[in-house]
Amino acid sequence: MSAGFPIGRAAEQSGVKVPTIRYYEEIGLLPAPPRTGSNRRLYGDDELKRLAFIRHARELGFDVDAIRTLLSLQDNPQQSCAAADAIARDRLLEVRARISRLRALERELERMADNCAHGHVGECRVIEILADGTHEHGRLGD
Amino acid sequence: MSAGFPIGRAAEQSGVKVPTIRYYEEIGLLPAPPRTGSNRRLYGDDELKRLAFIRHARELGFDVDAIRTLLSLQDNPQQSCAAADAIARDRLLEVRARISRLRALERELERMADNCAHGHVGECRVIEILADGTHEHGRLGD
DNA sequence: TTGCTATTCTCCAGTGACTATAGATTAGGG
DNA sequence: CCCTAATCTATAGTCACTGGAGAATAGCAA
Repeated sequence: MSAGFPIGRAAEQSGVKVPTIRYYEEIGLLPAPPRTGSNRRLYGDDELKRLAFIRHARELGFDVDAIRTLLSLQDNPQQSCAAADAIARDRLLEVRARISRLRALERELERMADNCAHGHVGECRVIEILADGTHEHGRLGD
Repeated sequence: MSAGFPIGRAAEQSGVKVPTIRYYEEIGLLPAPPRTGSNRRLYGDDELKRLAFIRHARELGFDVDAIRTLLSLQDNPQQSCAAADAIARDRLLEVRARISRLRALERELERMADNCAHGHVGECRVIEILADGTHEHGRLGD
């Protein structure tokens, strides 16, 4: 039954820095929390999870707009199936594309570390790995 | 035996916009190409691959510094095994962390699309999926 | 050759997502 | 009560682009 905690603790718990939390509130990613009598923000566990989610999603390279749509799935569970489905499917395609790129890069980095273990660096082919010509110029994320 | 192509064609081939190519040159991610008599940049296939690589890596959320170290593997194949190995291993850890996060998100999005197919949205748990408390506060990428 | 549009050039200002600083106020411990 | 740490608002700076202004050049058609 805690009455909530201040922004500093929210920051250290969520891994999102204090000014960034205020920034997220400003741009509407995080709802404005209640304040104390002396005007200080009071956070609870829900905003903590939301913050950590935003942090991870940003680290994965999603831009704020993508995160907004992801959070809208969470926030409006009553919205039309069609809308939620469209959002989920789009993000799913994007996520899968990212995974396959990362796995290709993973294999190449493994190969290099492996070669190193045997005493020689060999040519690095990271460029060839990711520089394949598959142009889907429709943006995939940011 | 083409004498190279101008920046516009390099842009459309690589998927990197013209001003962004000039920017990459400015910050030293892309070597300054030769110029024509009238001072226009002339690119070849190698720069093209490098550009596409940079584009993909940025889309995957690597920052310019990370890309710089990745490219350094490519650029100095003669460098010490220890150095190359360290870079490759670090990036590998990072890449794997990203992959596992993305796979968790993939599963949740699949579940949602799946639920939708059966007529109900259900609660969205994207937040719980990524908002786990595993704090490795050492930055992983950017 | 002349005319015309497209492309390139450099430089500089603007955007998105933070990140840091300044100055004032408040909280909480000794 | 005092003092340091945390918080507040507001503003400015950073990173990685992105777009615009204005001038020069390319390339093609008449």
